[in-house]
Amino acid sequence: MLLFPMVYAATRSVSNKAPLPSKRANARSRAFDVKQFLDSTGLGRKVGTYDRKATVFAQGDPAKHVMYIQDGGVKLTVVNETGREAVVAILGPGDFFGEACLGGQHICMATATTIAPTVVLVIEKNEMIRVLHEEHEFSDRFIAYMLARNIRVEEDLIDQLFNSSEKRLARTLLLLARYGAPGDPQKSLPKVSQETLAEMIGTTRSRVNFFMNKFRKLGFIHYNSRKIHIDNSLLSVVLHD
Amino acid sequence: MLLFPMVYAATRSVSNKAPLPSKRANARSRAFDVKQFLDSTGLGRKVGTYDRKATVFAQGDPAKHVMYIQDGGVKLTVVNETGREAVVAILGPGDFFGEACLGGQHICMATATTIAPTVVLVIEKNEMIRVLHEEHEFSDRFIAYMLARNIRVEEDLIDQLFNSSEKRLARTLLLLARYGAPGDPQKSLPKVSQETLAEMIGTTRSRVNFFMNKFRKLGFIHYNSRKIHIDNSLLSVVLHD
DNA sequence: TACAAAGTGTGCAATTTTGAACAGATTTGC
DNA sequence: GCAAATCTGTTCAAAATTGCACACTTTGTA
Repeated sequence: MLLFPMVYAATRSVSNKAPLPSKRANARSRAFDVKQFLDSTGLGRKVGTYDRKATVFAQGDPAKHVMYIQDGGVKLTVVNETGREAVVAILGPGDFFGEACLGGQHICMATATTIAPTVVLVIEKNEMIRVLHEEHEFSDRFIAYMLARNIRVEEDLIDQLFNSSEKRLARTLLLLARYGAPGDPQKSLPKVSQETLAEMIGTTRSRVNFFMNKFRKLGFIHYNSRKIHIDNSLLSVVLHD
Repeated sequence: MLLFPMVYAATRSVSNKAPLPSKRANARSRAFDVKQFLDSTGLGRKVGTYDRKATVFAQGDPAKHVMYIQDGGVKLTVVNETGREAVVAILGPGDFFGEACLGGQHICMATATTIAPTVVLVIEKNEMIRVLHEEHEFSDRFIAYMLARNIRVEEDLIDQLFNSSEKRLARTLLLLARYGAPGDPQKSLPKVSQETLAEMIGTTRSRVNFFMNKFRKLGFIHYNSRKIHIDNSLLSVVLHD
């Protein structure tokens, strides 16, 4: 399983569900360079380097740092009492995570696991608060980020409220594939396990397997042990009944 | 139907699902007074007054203003292609809405309907951006708000990913009731129609009716045509299996 | 007061989803 | 290269959920 390699590095980030393309571009394409800013202020002094499948922090850990992804990718998951796992977000370069501690959250509500070799800037909570207060450009940029992030999560919620698991799977595949070679109608994405897809859309692996086979039989997607190929125009039909 | 009157005025806001109590207190209990600030800067010059069930803006409208609820309550809903409706959030005094336009959203993605006579401050998008950039205290406060809001929506999403509709209903009732008289184990809340509850938790009225009756038979809740009474300790058992 | 509109209690068949099992295929790490 | 771990394809019965229908009650209003 080799998830989300540089495909996402190029496009800067990915949510497990519904990022508004306009939003995303908007939040990221400003002249202000976050990485450069963090370096210049010394905020990004501390760098964390992780292998694939490493745990950056775990649900329940004390929450004292905000992370800024420089390279790689991170999956945020939560587990419930029964041990079932759900994927809350999949983040890439340019995304923050752990930012909830800024609002007084003392404990991490999710586990952050890398899905590729990853480099993050580790920003101490109080420093982040101080700089957000002092530096206009940075707080502007952070507000834009939070607005975009909020819209993504709301869209994920709406997706859950409205759609059947078949549609949610189709939507998730399309969103993941969007970040492949643009202009290519035959998008492909690195293999994501059916288990992970199930955790993303909140259903069982049985169900994912069932629909993956259905989509394949209908010719909407193709896959082998290392890639999933998606025919955008065909699969998107599923979303519109 | 007389929804969410001053119960919420006292506690300042409510989400349809999972506000973290700590977060909420944190985001709101700072010395900084948003209303006063908006008044002093002239940002809150424009005031909107609405009856109950009035539409502040509709899905698809151009998005040009950020609203700050001074009094009353607002429900954000979206409809899908088939006309089905979902409640994204229920907001009260101290909450912002329409803030997505700050991130470049040109069109309202939801409909904002009042659920009580409501007064909002109407802030022009560009003024809001300018002041967020210039005024530290205000941007700090807005960031705290966005962080809290984000956590609420994420928790709603997690609730959807994990829980059955029975648990989601129990959770929603408990959250709505939390804002009643504190310390009273017999919380009560103004009648919310089963239809609305169904839209909040993403299920059908049949299902809500089924569980409401079940909870009532078990003595977890009581209700008549104008009030719902909730026995907190009994109903919360549902959440833990 | 009386009618229309909104909300509730029921029932039920059809559909969707879960959850668990098990064998075979593939990948990973020595 | 091999064993262990992970992932896939396939079952299937049980459980949850939908979608609809219809009668009844309450509320708002002319």
